[in-house]
Amino acid sequence: MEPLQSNNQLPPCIGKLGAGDVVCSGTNCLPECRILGLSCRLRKFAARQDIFVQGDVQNQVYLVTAGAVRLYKVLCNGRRQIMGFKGPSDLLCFDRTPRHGFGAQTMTATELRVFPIGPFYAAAASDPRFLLKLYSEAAAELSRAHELALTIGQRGAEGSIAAFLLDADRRAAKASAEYDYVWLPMRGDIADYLGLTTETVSRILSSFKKKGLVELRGRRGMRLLNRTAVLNLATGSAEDLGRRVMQERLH
Amino acid sequence: MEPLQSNNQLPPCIGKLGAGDVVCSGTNCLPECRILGLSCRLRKFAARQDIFVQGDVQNQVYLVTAGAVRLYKVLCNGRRQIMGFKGPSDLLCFDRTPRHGFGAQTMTATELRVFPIGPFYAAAASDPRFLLKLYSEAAAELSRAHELALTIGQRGAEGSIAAFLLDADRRAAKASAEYDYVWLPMRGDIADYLGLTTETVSRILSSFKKKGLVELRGRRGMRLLNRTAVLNLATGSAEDLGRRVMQERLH
DNA sequence: CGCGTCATTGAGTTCGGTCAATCGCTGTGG
DNA sequence: CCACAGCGATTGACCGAACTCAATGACGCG
Repeated sequence: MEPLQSNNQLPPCIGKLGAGDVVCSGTNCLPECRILGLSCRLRKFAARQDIFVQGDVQNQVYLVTAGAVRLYKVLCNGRRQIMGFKGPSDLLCFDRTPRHGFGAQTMTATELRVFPIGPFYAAAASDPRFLLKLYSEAAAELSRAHELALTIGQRGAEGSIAAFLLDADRRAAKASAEYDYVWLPMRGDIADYLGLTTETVSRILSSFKKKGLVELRGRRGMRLLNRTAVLNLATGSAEDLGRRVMQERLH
Repeated sequence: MEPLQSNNQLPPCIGKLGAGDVVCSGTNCLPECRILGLSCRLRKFAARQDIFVQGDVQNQVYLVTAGAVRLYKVLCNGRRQIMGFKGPSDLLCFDRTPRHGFGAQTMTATELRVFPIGPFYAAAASDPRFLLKLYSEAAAELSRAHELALTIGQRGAEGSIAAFLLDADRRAAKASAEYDYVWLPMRGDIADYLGLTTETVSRILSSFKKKGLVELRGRRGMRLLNRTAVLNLATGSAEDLGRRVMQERLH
């Protein structure tokens, strides 16, 4: 979920998706390029643009190659739930429904590869390895959604934000082994992701800073100073603590 | 998600999953049966048994053929988030990870068909139609998880329960066109599904009854009396209201 | 440098949680 | 068949965490 640090350095458009099969890689892809034997179009978006909205006919599949995207649902009363943040090498659409079940907006300047949905799934159906990879990605996404439900439903505000910061840190670490500050979304986006308000997010982030758990740089920068303390506040991350403790609890 | 009404009537073990490919159907399957050219074992569980727990090595795939199952995660502090309720024709495991990310327990007497995971995915890899079906199921599960996150994060307690009742009713209607009362899980399970407490669930259900929105029969029975009023309380269901209103809101 | 947007901080309110007591199914055993 | 035991559901009183409303502060862009 690395945003475009500046507009002139774009990560290569290879991804988790079928690394061996990628025909097109590097930063110089033409608008028309081929991935997995499929032609796709390159689309560039400025920040805060709709890529698609909830209810739109679903006729394309998107691969993020640069930038940052938020997926969200909204309710009639105006409340918004962000389902996740997507970055380079993330695929946007797993739904096999005629219409999008959520919307997607760019958070920063973003580049996408766009596949027509028909050929995309036709290709998947004809290549078990690709389809299995796709399936695994969907399963991973499902796992993240479950983790989100756990966070929103069962952790308090502090715990939610602690878990969120740990996740953001983990992602950043995975993206590049050496990193100093972790990029965070706007407070309001964090809030809508965790089912809180901007004020609560801001307050708790401030309290974490005061306690020396994190360092905040500018509006978007964050660095974990005391990972174990943050981990404790999260009352168990799915990956680190969860497993061990489960065994005791469940008879 | 129809539970075993009584122990002697079992729904047939055909399912959403590759209806045309099911070799074994009906209630008289032997412990060793074949579905999709795969041999599977029949396993029967009493109520309140662990099928598997979070952290267990994942070496089997389960198809529910009768009964009701809850999937859940727990936190170190003991809080539990139920990810979903499963019934006949539901598949339990989409994860492609070495270990289970959540636990599964029976809620009532339950029958499962158990597939060893290796052959299951080997078969999937060799049959694009089956794999695509599997992928669609995973995508549907993802969609449900997103809806859950929306509910927990953005709807109030009343809205959550309203949305839950509508969903339960919809499921029941899908299972059998003529139904009188909808089966509900224990209050505690509803609570842990919606990120609430048993007390809150109980209170709100009582208030719905008082307002004439629902009729409650015994501990498990529910019937919607005023669907539109309940729909309003849910401030928009993803399927019914969502789409239309989205279009206005998003510029 | 100045403005707009986002973030922070404070004060007061509310919704849902906690604690505790009672009620009433449901199923079991006499 | 009825009585009883035990667990789950209900209801009430109180509390506290997070929300709302409001004002101030500070990035960061033009």
